[in-house]
Amino acid sequence: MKRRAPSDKSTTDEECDDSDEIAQNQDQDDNSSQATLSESDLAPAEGGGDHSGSGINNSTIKTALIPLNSPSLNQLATSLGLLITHSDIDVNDVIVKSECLPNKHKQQHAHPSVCHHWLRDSAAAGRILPIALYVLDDYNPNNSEDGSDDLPPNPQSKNACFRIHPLNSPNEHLVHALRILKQDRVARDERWNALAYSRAAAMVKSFPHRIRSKDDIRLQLSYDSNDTVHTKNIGEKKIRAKIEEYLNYGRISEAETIQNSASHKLYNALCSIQGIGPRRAYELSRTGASSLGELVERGSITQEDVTLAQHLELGIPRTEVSSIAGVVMENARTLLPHPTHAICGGYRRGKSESNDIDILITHHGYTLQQMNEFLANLARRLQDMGFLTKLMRQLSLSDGHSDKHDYQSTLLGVVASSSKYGTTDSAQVTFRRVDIIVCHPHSFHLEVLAWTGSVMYERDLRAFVKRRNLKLNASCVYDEHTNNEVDLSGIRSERHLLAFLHLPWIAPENRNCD
DNA sequence: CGCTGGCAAACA
DNA sequence: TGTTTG
DNA sequence: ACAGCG
Repeated sequence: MKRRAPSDKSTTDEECDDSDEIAQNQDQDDNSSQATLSESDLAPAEGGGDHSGSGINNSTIKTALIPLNSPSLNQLATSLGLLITHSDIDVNDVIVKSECLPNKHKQQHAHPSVCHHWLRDSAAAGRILPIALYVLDDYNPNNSEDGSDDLPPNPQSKNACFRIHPLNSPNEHLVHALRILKQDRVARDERWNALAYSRAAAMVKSFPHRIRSKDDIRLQLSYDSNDTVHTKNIGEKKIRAKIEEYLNYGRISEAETIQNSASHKLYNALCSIQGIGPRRAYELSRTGASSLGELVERGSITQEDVTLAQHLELGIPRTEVSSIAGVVMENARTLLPHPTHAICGGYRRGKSESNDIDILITHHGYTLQQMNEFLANLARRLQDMGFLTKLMRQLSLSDGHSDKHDYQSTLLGVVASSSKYGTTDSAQVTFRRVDIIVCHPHSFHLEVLAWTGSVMYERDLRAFVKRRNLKLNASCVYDEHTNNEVDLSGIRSERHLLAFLHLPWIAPENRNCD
């Protein structure tokens, strides 16, 4: 999820393999098939049981999986005072499917297994909890029973979250020109004009065919009662005039002028530096300086910042995104057994090159404090091994006194990516932006939705749910007036969540609105 | 014509 | 508080 | 020098 992309060259399409998008329990240890749970394993999640203070370690949970048909499942349940009936387990809700497991464990897990946290939490609650809550890897966007509730997309909607925005538009030049104009309005601090150009660009991007004439636009238009043409987000006066200029002359002169101006180039370069946004970039770009180097000499910016920016501007190939995520998860698993994770951001939207790497991690049965501690330990571990070279900002740890589910902690950092860590490029080290987010399992699908983007998709998503008096952030949905949190524990997938919010299912690869 | 336009949280 | 960030 | 809606 990247906000700022002044020279946003759209990347070429590539087959989107989502097999590694959601991964769970990928490296089972050899004990995992034995359903042997100690007393402490089954202590309620809250309070940390008898391993209080020691934080998270490997012995906290020895066994993650219990085969569904094993006698030990019922034995365990009975010993906990629980009686599992047939209706308690929906086969479709089963936790680990055999294809998710590494080969060496295929045999042992030939039949579906359940996550023992389900039993433990049920014991704590004194009743069998819905097992769907413990299923996180249970969705496949393209073939899901959850799809039965899908609403159809609406190409004419003014909201981007109702439309299809593929990675590559047949009108890429026009979209690019509109984005130049948007950039310019941002630079001039004309916020609402800039927003209008963003929306117009997104609208054009949702057109499935190349626009050659006004009639081509007509095909996408909504018709009012008089059957007069009107495309949402493209007003009758200003922006339409620009598009008509483009149709007539193949360019928008204002955009050309802006793009060729030296100050705009400097402005863009400044914007790509961490900590410099539109405001400072605008101020610095009109101090008379003509290059970044000059500004470094004056001491306005540091060479270090400029060099880092040059690294971060380079796109990250998909293979490198997944191998960097692999390094992070490999280390995560030494601190937290069997985490569930998803790689979000541009990677999930199918971009062949990402700006950064967004990794979302969740886990059943861990408290807020434990997950915060896990993230802090992970940061330290990655720093110690020299992989994580910089923290962009302090770990934002949610406060430990809230008993709500709306916790989320984020780590924004920079890693040194090299061949050692699976980079395609040899010897050379490249710095890459990485975001690691830990969240509560109840809000996992919501977090996936929020961290997948694009920015415009999120914006319109929130605008839409607001009309139904709901507020939505990355970790919870709540009523705007009563502030009551909406219970998301029954949400099985991102797709299910969108249906729940009365929104159409738009595949991640079609959320490339900006 | 007048109002809205996504949003929270961390820096400086 | 305004700016920057995801 | 934006656009939609009430």
